[in-house]
Amino acid sequence: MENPAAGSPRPPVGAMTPGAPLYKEVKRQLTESLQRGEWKPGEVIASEKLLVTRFGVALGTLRKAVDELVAEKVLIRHQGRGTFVASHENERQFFYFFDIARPDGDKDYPKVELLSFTKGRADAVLARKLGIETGATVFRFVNRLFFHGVAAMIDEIEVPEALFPGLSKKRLLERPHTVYHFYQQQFGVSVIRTEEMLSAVLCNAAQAGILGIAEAAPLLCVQRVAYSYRDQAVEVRRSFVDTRAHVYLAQRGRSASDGR
Amino acid sequence: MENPAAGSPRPPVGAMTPGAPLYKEVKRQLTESLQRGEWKPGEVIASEKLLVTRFGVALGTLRKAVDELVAEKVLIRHQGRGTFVASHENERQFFYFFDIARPDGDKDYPKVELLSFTKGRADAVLARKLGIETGATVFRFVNRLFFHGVAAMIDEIEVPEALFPGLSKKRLLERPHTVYHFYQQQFGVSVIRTEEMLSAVLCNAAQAGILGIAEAAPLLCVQRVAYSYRDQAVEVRRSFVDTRAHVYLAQRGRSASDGR
DNA sequence: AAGTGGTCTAGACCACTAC
DNA sequence: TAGTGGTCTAGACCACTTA
Repeated sequence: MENPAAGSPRPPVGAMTPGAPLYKEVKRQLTESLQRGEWKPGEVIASEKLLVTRFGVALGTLRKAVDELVAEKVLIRHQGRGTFVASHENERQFFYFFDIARPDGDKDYPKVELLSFTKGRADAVLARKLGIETGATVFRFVNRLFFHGVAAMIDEIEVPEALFPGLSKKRLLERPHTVYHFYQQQFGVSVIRTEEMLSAVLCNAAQAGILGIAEAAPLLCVQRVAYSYRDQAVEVRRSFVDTRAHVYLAQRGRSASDGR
Repeated sequence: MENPAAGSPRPPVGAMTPGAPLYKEVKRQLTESLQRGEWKPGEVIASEKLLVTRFGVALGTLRKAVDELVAEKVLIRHQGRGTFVASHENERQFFYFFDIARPDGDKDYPKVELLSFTKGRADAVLARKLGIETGATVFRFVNRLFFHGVAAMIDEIEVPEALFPGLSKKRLLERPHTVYHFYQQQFGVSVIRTEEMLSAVLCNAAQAGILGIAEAAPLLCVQRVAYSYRDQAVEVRRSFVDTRAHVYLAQRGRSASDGR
């Protein structure tokens, strides 16, 4: 029975997951092409007409596959121009994964300062989050973020060496844009999704020194795991935010088709 | 030029927004029917075939309108059974707007205790958030939430009297399920979307007493505005969470079509 | 068996962009 | 003018639910 289709019999699309809808298979293959780097971030992918002949499916089926990738912000459609691979280069993409803003909703672009860069081994907890083996090599670096000249946030970031071979303090310092843009351009690692756990903590002595605030002040702690294609964990990050002047923004129940 | 359509000329669908796609107009009318209560929460709406004749559009067009409402979790499709109006009665809907969970991701159902219920007037800030006039009557009530017998959260809730006429402490106490289910069943107010601002604060004396914790302990403060159809603000809520045993969960970049 | 949503097809015209 | 995505149509078969 293979794959349930309708109308005239159609040629196979490639390796199939039996029982899965055709558009899911098309989506899988598109994702694979993105992961392989067939189309690079910021580039146009093949036109819908071309993809229709390549996959041997109807336009509606192809569009349903692309629709989902657009909803996930992996692809971006531009009428008259084409469909593009999402890039962390432009600011809008950046702010999609940056949830700190002023209470009125305006987002400030932070100034970032690298405080430390070390190489170490993953303990059991970190290894589980990153899907690597305990003891595997990881890089760890810490950033201090300023809003309008005021230190207000600390990012403690851990990434596996396997995904970022040759990462160094020098390269990190020389990056022209954001960290996620750096991952994408230098290592082909595209962050497309995050999961976060938030809590309130008290500022410790080290953090008080870095942020220039009193010890035992309240800080918002954001523990993030960032994922790339196919649910691959690529980064673990712990952020501490002084929420006196900025807050964390969250929404629930808005669809991607609405104006975000 | 009215509305750009293709194929054969089609009959009008009703009051149109010139320039808007046909499926958006269909979606608007469906939303209006939901708001009017043509179909009640938990009920089946008319079948797609019926709606196609009612609106005089093709199946694909209707489905695109319904698709968006499904993505917004306003409607829920069940193959072979029909399309249903989302209800706050079942637990899954409840947890969609309840973002507190154990660090391992498991969500506990909290026990809720009403601490106070008062009637007052909206100040300028509250009025702006609720889209009402300053001085308009509002109800204010405070809940204490327990997880496994431990007080861990305070909810301070404010709603306009105009939307909840006759709300009383007695009715609130007698509600069988959640607050949002109560809004929906008793007042026809369906919460479908929230916007939240999170910060870290220090526990004050009153909160310390309510939660049975030390003063100056860190608390997660969640300031929420809840919206119903057509972006109507219906509730303002401020929650204070002791995040020693529970955390706030957030995600970014998952589409509704994926397994959530 | 009848009715529902789920998928797929084939082809049309429209709006926007780039050349 | 050619090429792109955006919308709409009309109709088919499939899978699931209910009776």
